[in-house]
Order: sequence, then structure tokens, then C-alpha cells
Amino acid sequence: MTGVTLTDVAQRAGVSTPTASRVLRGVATVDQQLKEKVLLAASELGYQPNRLARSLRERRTGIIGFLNVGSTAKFHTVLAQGIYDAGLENGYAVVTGMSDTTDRQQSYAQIFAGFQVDGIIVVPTSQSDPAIDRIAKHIPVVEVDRSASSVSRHSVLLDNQHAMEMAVDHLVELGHRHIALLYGVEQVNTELERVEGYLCALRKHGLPRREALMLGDDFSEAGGMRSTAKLLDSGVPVTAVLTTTNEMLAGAVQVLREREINVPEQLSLIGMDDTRWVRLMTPPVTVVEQPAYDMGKKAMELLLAAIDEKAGQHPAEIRFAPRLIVRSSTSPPPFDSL
Amino acid sequence: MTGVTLTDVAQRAGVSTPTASRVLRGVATVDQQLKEKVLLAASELGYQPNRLARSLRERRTGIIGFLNVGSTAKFHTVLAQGIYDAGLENGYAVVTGMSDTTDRQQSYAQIFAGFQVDGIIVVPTSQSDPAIDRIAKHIPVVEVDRSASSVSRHSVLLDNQHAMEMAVDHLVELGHRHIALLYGVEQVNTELERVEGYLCALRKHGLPRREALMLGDDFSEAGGMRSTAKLLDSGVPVTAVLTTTNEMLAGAVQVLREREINVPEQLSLIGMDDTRWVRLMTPPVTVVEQPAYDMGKKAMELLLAAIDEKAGQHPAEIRFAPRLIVRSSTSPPPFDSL
DNA sequence: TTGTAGGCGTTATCAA
DNA sequence: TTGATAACGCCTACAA
Repeated sequence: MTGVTLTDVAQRAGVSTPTASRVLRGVATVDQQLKEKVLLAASELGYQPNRLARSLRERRTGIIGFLNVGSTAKFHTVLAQGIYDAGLENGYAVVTGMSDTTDRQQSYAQIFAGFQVDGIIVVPTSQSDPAIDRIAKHIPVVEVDRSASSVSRHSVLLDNQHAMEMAVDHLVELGHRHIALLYGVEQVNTELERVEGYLCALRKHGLPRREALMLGDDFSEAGGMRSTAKLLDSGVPVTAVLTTTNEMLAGAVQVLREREINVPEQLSLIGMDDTRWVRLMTPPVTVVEQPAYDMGKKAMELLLAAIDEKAGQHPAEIRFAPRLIVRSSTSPPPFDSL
Repeated sequence: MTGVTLTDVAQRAGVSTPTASRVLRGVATVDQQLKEKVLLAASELGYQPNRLARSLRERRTGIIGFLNVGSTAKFHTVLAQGIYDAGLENGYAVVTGMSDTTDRQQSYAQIFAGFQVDGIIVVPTSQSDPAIDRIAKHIPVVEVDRSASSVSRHSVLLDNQHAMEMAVDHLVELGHRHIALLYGVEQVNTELERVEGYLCALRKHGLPRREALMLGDDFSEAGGMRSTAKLLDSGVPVTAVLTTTNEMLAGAVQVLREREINVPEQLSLIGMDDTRWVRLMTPPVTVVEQPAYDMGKKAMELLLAAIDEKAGQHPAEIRFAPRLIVRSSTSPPPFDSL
């Protein structure tokens, strides 16, 4: 709120307000002399355009709403960085809302709409969000990381099926045949697709689907602990464990330690996302990595494209390829396993 | 951009625009019948006030600019959550900029000013930022986590000296007398204060300051590796290592592993910030924890207070107390250590 | 209690 | 090329 207005600049330069506006925006052609006067006046006064007024007039704010989930996972942090960076590069500011609860998401949706944001990037928390649905009728919305399947929208996602397939392929190559999956029971597409990818891969390798090897729980550390305990207690033969999130992996690791089960000698382990702890663990964990930064950038770019050619182009679904990082938590299964 | 304006609502309700405004804001007294008509019309039309226009008129936007550093550390993520939450609770939206480079910080500062933000929360990257300094003359600014010492401003910080003191106290109690410090050479107050805290604690316990035990480098994983290697190569007796950040700790851990130095049998270790990997490490690491969420919340609250009573109250410096979490990476020093 | 008029700072339209 | 004039959507002041 410097208080210096365009009119102040115009007066000092001895021109009309519209002329000053034209000079400062570099639009139309203005007399060289006047131009210099205006520029001088502007810099002398330390003029800073009021984007509120400009936006009101232009009916476009240059603000993007970003509705993130309240996660401290590195993935979501880096995703956000990609979004901010791509925004900055294209002259857009990002207002962020962070929440897991639907009512708060609604609050943010309202706030975003009130601020006349030009578009919204959302990491959906549930299958469908009426507030977002309503807004999406008026302004472009891009989903990232997850997809609320109820409505078809622009989305930037990981190729989740392939991610799990890579993990299973790796294990099968090592000789594993009893591969367990720890997954989150939340109804988000990432989980559904990862489970599906696991099953596909099993089929591909001619391995049977065994319910006892598929453990669903919260995708939290506690959920990982519970499902790992359940798996071990069940007594079914198992030589490798796959998790859909590193939260569950953390839980699994703790239970394995308590029970003094050696990784990878007795049990191989694969996680999702490459984070510091996964690297520094003993042993370092083999994981599937997501290109978080690129996904964030792409989401912003897709959104900006949708804003510009607001043509009714039908929803684009962009899938990013995961990458397998092999470390020491995976090895051939023990001899005596079956 | 629903397109529905206050005037639309007023027309449909058969009243004047100001009357509709009064009803919707619940200000002044209006006839009960008219009131209902307006509310009905508003809900039928799905009216959503345009905050741009309102802000332009009221000269206050309800937007806070948050200039964060490009860190994926859990501390900064949780800090941001505290800021967003406190903003939402008080009806403020937060536009975030994330960057470590001064020129980008400048860009964001400009953007924030252009949006007429009501205030700014900044995690400073350098000792002083001219762009922020300039803005701070017009609108309230609160520093959080770090402090750019050149100018005195409202700030919400950790009691860094005390943090290191707690760590040293703990080690001394265990019997350590050769305590090394790995710190970042960047000129940010957190580092300076933590080094100072380490030295104070040594003095308090009658231990000598030994330059060979104070290793400065980047506060990165690489910096941690380099300084740890340097420390071990120097051959000076050392029984415990303290780091000012977990990035450096991660580097230290890797070097210790490579050299097969056992923690805590041969060397005790204390880090900064409680993160998942620190808990899941073998052994789990003793750390000093920062109340990140509370610090974020407090920063927002302090800023909002400064905005409201824009009285020239002189800068408040709020220090949060750290907490020592004792795990298994610290134990009495080996017998043969001097 | 309600409506009219004006203005927040900017850009778009149209004459000159 | 330049400058009046109006408008974006809202709120405040004043008059009715």
C-alpha cells in the first residue's frame, strides 16, 4: 500500500492517466518524450501498480488457488514447489489452502472464488467435493496427484499401475513368489490404482491373488504397523512386502525391528517415494520414486493452458512415469521359503 | 467468477444495491421483509461477493503474503501449516512465495505489494533484504524462524541458545567432555545463536573452547559429510557430536557408517528437529525439537495484531522453548576416552 | 429505514 | 497520439 497511484504519476509527468497507463504497460505507441517523463515520474514516486484495481477492470487476477492436503510428506512439499515455481515463471501468484477435512476445503473453495482466482489446482481428498464441482463450472480446475473419479477433469497423475508393476517385476526377477501388499483403504484413486497395478503384475507373472497377502488399513504409520503385525501373525508364507506409501512403510519397518526380522535376508521391502529416511535406513530401502516437482510444474502449466484457450477442450489426463530405485532392502528370498 | 453481482441480487429482490449490501453484511437495520427477499435472491443466484471490489473500496484485502524458503524440511512444512491454519481461522488468505534466491524473493515482494497484502510473514534468507525493508515501511512484516539482524522487526523465533544448551547439558551429564559442533557457515541468526549457545554451555560447565571441535560448512548433507570427515581425520579426541540441523546430521551419519564408528558406543550424536528418519534410524537419534506449528500460528497472530493496532508498538521478539527428546544415540562416553 | 451519488485505482472506448 | 469519460463491483456518505 504505497499509496502512490497512477494518477499521481500522470500528474507529475503532466499527462493524462490513460497515457501514463499506456506507457507503463508498454501498450500502444506514445510520444518518446512523454514516455520518458512518465517513466521518470513513476520511478521517482516509487509507483507500484495496484493489482486489485487492475484485476477488477481486466476481470482476471493472476492468482491461482492451490488446495493442498495437510501432508508433511516430501512428495507434497516438492509438488508445491513445482507449482509455485511454474506460477512465478508465468506471472501468477498462488494462494494456498491446506486441509484434509471437507469442510475446510469448502471454506477455501469459497475464499478462492471470492478472490476471483483465475484457476484452481487441487489435490483431492475425497471422491468428490461439491464445492469444487460448483466452482469448476466457472473456472478451470486441475487435479494433481489424486483424482476425484466422480467428475472428469484435467489431471496430472502418476502412472500408479506401472509403479506397482515395476516393484513386483523387480521382486519376481529376484525370485519372490509370495509378495504382500500394504495399502490404504481410503477411497482415493492412487490407492485403488496401486492395488490394481499389484494385481495386474501378479497375473502377468502367473502368481495367484491371495487375500491373506493384501492388507488394507489407514495409510499411516499406525496402519502400517497394524497390517504388518496382522500379516506376520497370520503365518502365511511371505518373502517380500510392498507398500503404497512411505507412511505405511515406516510402520512396517518398526514392527519388523521389534520382531527381529532381518531385511532383506528374511524379508524384502519396497516403499513408495524417495525420502531421506528411506535412504538412511539400515538397510537403505528400495523405492519407487515419483517426479513430484515436474508433476507440480505440469499441473500449473496445464491449468494456465486451460485458462488461456478456455475452449471446451475435453479433459486431459497426464500420467508421469515412476522410477524404481534399487537399494539394499530387496534381495533374493531365503532358501527355505517353500 | 460466478458473474453474479450485488446489483443483480438487489434487482431480483427489488431493492437498491446498498440495501442488499447492508443485508448481506448484516450491518445496520433493514426491514425484515426486505432482508428476507435479499437473502432469498442471493441464495437463488448463488451470489458470491467479489472480494477484489470490496478490497479496493475498503483498502484492506484480507491477504497475507508468506515468503518461505525452498526447504523440504518438515520444520518449514509444519511451520507453513500453522500459518495457513491461523490465517483461515481469522479470515485471512495466504499467498505463498517459496525461494532461496534473493532475486526471486524480490519478485515475490513486488508481487505481494502489488496485491496490496495486509501483511507479510517472511523466513529471511539473508541478513537483509532491501525489497522487504522497503515494503516494511508501509505494511507490517513479521519474521519467523530466522531473523535478518540488520533491522529490528517483529519476530517469532526458537530460543536457539537454550536449544544447544540443553543438548550440551545432556551430554555433560552423561560424562562427555569432548563435544564437537557441526554448524552452517551461512550468516543466519539461527546458526550464529546456536554456535553461541554451544559456547555458553561449554563455559557453564568449565569446558574449554576448542576450535578443532567446531566445524563450519554448508548446512547441507554434503556439508555434514565434509565436516564429519574433517573432524575424524584431525584425530582430536571427541566423544559426542552435535549438529545445528538435521541435514548436517544426515551427512554425519553416513560418514560414521562408512567408517564403521558405532553410535552411541564410540560416539554420541544429537540432532536438531524431530523428523521421521531420525526416529527410524538405527539407533534412533536424540534431538532437540522445535514447536514448528505453534511458531507458525504465533507468527500469523502476531502479524494480525500488528495489522489491527497499527500503533507504533515497538518490535516484539517472541522466543519459543525447544524440547530435548532423548533416544538411543546418546550414552556415556567410552571408558578409554581420555 | 431506504435510495442516490460518488469514489476506490485501473483499463477500455471513443473523440479529438 | 492523446485525453475525456465510463466502467469494473463494492461500500460510504449523505439525503430523502
